[in-house]
Amino acid sequence: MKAQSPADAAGGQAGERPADLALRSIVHAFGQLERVMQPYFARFGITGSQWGVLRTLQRSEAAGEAGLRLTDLSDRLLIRPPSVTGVVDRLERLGVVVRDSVPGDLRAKRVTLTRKGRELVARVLAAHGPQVETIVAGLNAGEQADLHRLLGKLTNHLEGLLSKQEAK
Amino acid sequence: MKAQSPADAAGGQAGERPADLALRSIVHAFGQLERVMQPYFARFGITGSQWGVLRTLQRSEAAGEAGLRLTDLSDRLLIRPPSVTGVVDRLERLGVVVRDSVPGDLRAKRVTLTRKGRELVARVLAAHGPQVETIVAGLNAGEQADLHRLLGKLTNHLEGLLSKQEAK
DNA sequence: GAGGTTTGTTTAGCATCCTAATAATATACG
DNA sequence: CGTATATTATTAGGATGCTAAACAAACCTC
Repeated sequence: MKAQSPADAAGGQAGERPADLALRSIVHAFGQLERVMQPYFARFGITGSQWGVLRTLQRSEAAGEAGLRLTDLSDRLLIRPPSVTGVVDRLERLGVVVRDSVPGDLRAKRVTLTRKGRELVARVLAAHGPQVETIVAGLNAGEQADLHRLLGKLTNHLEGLLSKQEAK
Repeated sequence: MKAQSPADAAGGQAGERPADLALRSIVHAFGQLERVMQPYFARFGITGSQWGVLRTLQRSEAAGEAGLRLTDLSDRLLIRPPSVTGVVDRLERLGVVVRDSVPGDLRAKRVTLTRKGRELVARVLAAHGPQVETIVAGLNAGEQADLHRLLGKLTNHLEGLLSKQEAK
């Protein structure tokens, strides 16, 4: 064994199998997506993660809910509570959200948009539709739907794997 | 659903258009993918990013190249040089790579796998094929190929957008 | 109702990524 | 040749995400 025989056999060409290609294309696409979106959000003085919180709060408000607890945001954004704490901290510092108390539960805190926050959300939303269309313009409507279907199927499968992991 | 007029018109349903769905499914899929992969890499004492460097070095080595400069890694991994510095720092601390000098260029440093690093790569590669297959098992081979094709098309489009951004 | 468990949030500490700025070397051009 | 520019790597500082652990409050069980 003087050369890279085991490595080569196992991995030298592994990157070319359909499974590897599919996986890498997800990682790659996501990376590029982030790079395109980041300057877009920066125009509004926020980050993509912050927009996730703002959009979620706005939708909740539109649905008539009185703010969301940190835990609710964690569930909807699929990020852990400590991460939510950090993002909300920065949004609060920006003055676009506030934490108030939840009547009947002294542990919980409810996050709501401020007037300034609502104005920001409106400003972003006004630009959002065209921006999203620009981003996915590389695919026609049918391809967009196909992509959504395939990724949905994959995500369902991954969620199954995750449940098993947690169960262990 | 009669009230919330501005919010509803601008954003309430925006998440349901094919373009939005496609975009969100990428973000969602990537997030789940990370969650599944992270414990897998943790078994080997590394992170996904660190594996990216190790795999790239191993491929380079298999191609007969004498190590890669930090800049080469930056190009291949699509991350900025300062990020490469950090990942390589930690890999060096783990003893799986080393930085040596590049003959003829005192600025550059070449990163190569150590013996320990090569052993680690071999160990990961041995488990890698089955793991990748498990992950994408939610899709059949044709779907995997479709996904790769669609994401490739999207990524090409995004790269076009990025060039324009940089050109500004 | 007391004690144990669960839930909601935060803190601490780590890894990743970024941009901007620094330092050092290489290259190119006048 | 000598200065101006470009390249290579790093540092500094910020944002995001994670896990583990701490804490308080709520719930549940006996």
